[in-house]
Amino acid sequence: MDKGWGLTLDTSSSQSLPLFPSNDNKMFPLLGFPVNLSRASKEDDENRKVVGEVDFFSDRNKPTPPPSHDHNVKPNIVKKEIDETPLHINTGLQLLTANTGSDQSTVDDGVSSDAENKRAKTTELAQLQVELQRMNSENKKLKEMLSHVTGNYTALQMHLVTLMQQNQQRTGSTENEVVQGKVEDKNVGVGGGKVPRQFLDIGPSGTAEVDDQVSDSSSDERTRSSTPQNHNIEAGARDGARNNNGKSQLGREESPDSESQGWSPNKLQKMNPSNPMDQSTAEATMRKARVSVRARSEAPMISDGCQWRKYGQKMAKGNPCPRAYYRCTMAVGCPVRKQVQRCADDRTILVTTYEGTHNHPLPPAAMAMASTTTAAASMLLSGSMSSADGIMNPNLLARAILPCSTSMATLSASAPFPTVTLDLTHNPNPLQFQRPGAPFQVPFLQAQPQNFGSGAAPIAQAQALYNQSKFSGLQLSQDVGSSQLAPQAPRPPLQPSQQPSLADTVSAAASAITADPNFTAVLAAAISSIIGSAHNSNNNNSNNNTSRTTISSFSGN
DNA sequence: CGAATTTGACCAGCGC
DNA sequence: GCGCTGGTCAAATTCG
Repeated sequence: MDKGWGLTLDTSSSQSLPLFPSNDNKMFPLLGFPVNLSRASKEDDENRKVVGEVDFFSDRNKPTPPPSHDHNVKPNIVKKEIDETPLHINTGLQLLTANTGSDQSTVDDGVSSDAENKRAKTTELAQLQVELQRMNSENKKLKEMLSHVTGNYTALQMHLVTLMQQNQQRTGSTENEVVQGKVEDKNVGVGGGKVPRQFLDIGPSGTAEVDDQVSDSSSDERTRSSTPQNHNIEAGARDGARNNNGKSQLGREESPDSESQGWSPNKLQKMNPSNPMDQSTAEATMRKARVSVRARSEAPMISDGCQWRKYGQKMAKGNPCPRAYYRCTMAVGCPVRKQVQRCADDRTILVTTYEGTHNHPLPPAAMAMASTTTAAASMLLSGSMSSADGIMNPNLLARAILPCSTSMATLSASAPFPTVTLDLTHNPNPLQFQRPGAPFQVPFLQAQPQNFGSGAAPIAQAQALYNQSKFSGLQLSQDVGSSQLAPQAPRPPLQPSQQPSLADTVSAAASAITADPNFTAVLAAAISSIIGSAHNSNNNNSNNNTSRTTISSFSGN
């Protein structure tokens, strides 16, 4: 077990706003805000008792998960809770005025005191009512904002589906036949257990699945269908093979086809011919995608919510610090592995490289990182897909998010294997409240898919958001050679003509954020919650669906 | 005492 | 073919 990690994805602490509170095992990486909403002072606690805490996320307020597009659920909940506060207030006042006889020295004084108390109560009540009205209006605004954001999100999702279908029409028809044939063969060979896929499916479509590569015994042969059905069937076949294997640990015996073993970039290169636009090549590349997270931490490993078992340590070339190898032990046969190594240049920086897809449900805390890495990997994979159209305007997604992340993501599709690096070592986000017990919180990947071909333009737009509201954008590059975009790359101004309504929403949210950090955090979490709920309800694969939306418009160069 | 970690050995791919 | 390197295994060791 890994203990004493300095880096934490704190999503469960009582001191922090639950990131994924409304629906267990659901996540909202689109707008995941690792923020601390706690009210530290006693005074705040007292205020909460009197006015009533505006709890956006309490489970007790949500007897049923909100449907995908029902963005009115949470605002109603908020209003309801606020409406209840007068009762609470009256009760408290009555208790305060229940003077005992011993407290009243004379009859006259008692009458006078009662009158004063009544006046005081009236005044206080009036103030509270004003406060309630203000909060109601505020909630109304919030509801409008949420509706706006949700609507835009839905529109984006529709656009995404359209793009996926178009892409499928271009590349998927013949592959479907091939894949189906292979699936049938596998089912015959290994027992054909079709297990519903629970784990993270990365990518906007089947073509963008990041990997089952580590344990997948036949991944190198596979070609992918763009249809989710085939995707799941294929996964079921693989799971069946996995389940039928007697070994409890991932081993070479478990994957007869050693070509498919993870952490084998050389193999990838081997099957990666010179033509980068070849579909099968691109898919093979996808399966080898890795996500590297750079973060500052004194601890030996970041806390990502998963359970890891160390299975090896090696001295890597060019780095005096040893590289540790871990595999996920949350489920038997989980193919996810990670490497942890300190940066040679700055040993306070911990580089964690993930590969693989969890084949088991994840706790919310683990989902945070899993989603982040998954989204990042999907971005990379989408970028490696052959797509020249770039139909979806990347600005849409770039603006569809709220300022929340300072992470820099660098994609590298170059050899030996595609890697996306999330650099979390930059300036901390004000929304991420650093706490003594949690020296580090991984900001969820907020970066949105961008058009590789557009060069620095997406970054510029993201940077514009950053300038407005502390959003740090995504660094993307296809990295052919040394073409990675530096974080200091020039950033042309934002083009406000694209998706103005969404930009207005973001602007409004930014204004609110500027006004009140706590409110900001609540709002952000609320929006992310709704988006996540909507998204999850649209996709049964709850673990990765957010990634799909986040990534899928990412068009290749 | 069981589980987790450590660490040397082993294996495969690649470059020379 | 040999050496280097990355990745993994598994026996030995440590830990709770």
